[in-house]
Amino acid sequence: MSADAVNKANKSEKSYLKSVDEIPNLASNLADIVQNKCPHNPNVTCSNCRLNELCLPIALNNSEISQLDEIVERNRPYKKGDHLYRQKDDFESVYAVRSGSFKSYVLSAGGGSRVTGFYLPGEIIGMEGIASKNYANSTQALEHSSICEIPFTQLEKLSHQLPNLQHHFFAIMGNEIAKDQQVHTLLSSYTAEERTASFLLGLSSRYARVGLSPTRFLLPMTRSDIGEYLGLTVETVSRILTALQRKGFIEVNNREIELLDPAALRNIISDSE
Amino acid sequence: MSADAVNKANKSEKSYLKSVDEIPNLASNLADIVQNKCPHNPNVTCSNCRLNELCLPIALNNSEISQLDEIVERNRPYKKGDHLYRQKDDFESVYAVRSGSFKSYVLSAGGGSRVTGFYLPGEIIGMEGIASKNYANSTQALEHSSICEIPFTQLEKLSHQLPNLQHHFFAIMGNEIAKDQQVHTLLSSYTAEERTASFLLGLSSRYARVGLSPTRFLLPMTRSDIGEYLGLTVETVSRILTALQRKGFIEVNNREIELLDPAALRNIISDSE
DNA sequence: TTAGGACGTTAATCTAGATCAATATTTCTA
DNA sequence: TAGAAATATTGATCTAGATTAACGTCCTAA
Repeated sequence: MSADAVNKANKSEKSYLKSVDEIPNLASNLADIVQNKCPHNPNVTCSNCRLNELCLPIALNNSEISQLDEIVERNRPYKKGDHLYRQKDDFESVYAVRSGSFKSYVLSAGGGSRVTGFYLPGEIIGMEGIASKNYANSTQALEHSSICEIPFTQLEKLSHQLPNLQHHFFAIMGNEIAKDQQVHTLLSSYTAEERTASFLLGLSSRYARVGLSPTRFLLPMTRSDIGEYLGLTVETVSRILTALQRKGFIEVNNREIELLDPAALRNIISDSE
Repeated sequence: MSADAVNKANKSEKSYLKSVDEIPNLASNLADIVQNKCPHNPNVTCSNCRLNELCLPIALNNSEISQLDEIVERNRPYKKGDHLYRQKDDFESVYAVRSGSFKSYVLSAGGGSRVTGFYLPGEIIGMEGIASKNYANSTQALEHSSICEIPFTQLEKLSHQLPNLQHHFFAIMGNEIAKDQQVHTLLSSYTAEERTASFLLGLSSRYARVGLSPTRFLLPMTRSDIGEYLGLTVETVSRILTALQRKGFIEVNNREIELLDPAALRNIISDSE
């Protein structure tokens, strides 16, 4: 991927998930702020948020969205490394990613950490705390990011009033369960190459979902994060990415990824099944 | 474990989860049926079910339980190998295990299968289908078992009327998500011995939850099922069980398991962390 | 602008667990 | 109640990916 190509991508209409630092003249770009083009703008509402088609408001009508809006808290942006919450903190809220990205992880006594999930815009964080009333992992921003916080007791009350919201939140949780079971299969039977291919394709479709390119994107996480998520070492992740590049399936340049042959990546997985 | 000991266990008050075949004079044992001692009795209601403290009715008052009772369908018992549903079937219901046990699995094109979960009495099956409207796996009985079927649209309607039920079902789903994340960590970083120890301890506490012995139980699944769940081969599972026995931590006799030293098993896991 | 640390790559070697193979044992079924 | 099929154990060997080690590169803060 040429530097030019990347720059072009950065400047395109669809670059709203890039770090705020990459957006020129942030503070003075009032037109963009008004038009909700600034991803960290705290004045966005669910009604005018460009993620509302795939986040919590999905399937709600306008008046219902307004009611949801009233319970959503839009905190200041999180800097890279800032924690949304830490393991064992009291569970208060679930969070919707507005821009940027987050990772959840658990620490082991030996000092090691294991990543349990990555979260992109429109995705919901924190549901693992609902039952136990404590968060079961720590979650931090991988880059400059912003969040909508949804206090859970209020979400429950509102769900009780709005059957659509109740229905949709059941669906969001059911979807999380289904995805976790897929990951179970991945970890229990896929090879390192299959895991990596599946991971890249998964990111690809999640980026596509928010309107970004499914074939060219920046990895917000380190090789080590990927390894801790996939049950592999950094070295193996690095080697596999190099191997996939050598085969012509992808092009990697540090955090820049281009999927040159997504079908070939899909074959890596389906050939094994 | 001697044959005597096992027989004694079978005859104890707490043996109600054993296969129906082990209960003498089933059909004529009317007193037991009236007193809800027969685990497959289709006339049980949520109100008088001995699992109601840990199944869906938890936190509901009597009148609420009666309303739940009305939507629950108690089908005929399932024989070993019978399917509750198959992958891609239309999602209609979630299921609560009343007695016996089930496994969920997915098939790969190459003919292999991977187990995604085991379900014991009081546990809820099928939530992975809520979002996609299709079941994402196939689920079958591991032994003679019985089920309460809860049609999901009716559960949603009732949850809308009963905030307690809505709250509790959110909690059930949140708990499933939290457990799945623990399994993620297990599969991505535990050794074969750690996985096996963790699996045995998990079963132990789940048996304890329904009032059975936490130290002596029958495995309802094959070694192969365990391997497919833990991401190990049958041979490795067998070898690890033998090794744990040799260390004096457990006693294994085919499907009979006795945890002789649960603390030692816990150490296997925490030593690694 | 540069020094230091975080991050990433590559190569050599080692090992946990897979694979292959043979033999019990248990459980169905006729 | 025998014979077949499914399940479980054990051993020998192999290999994917871990570990160890060394070096390269990017980023940031002084």
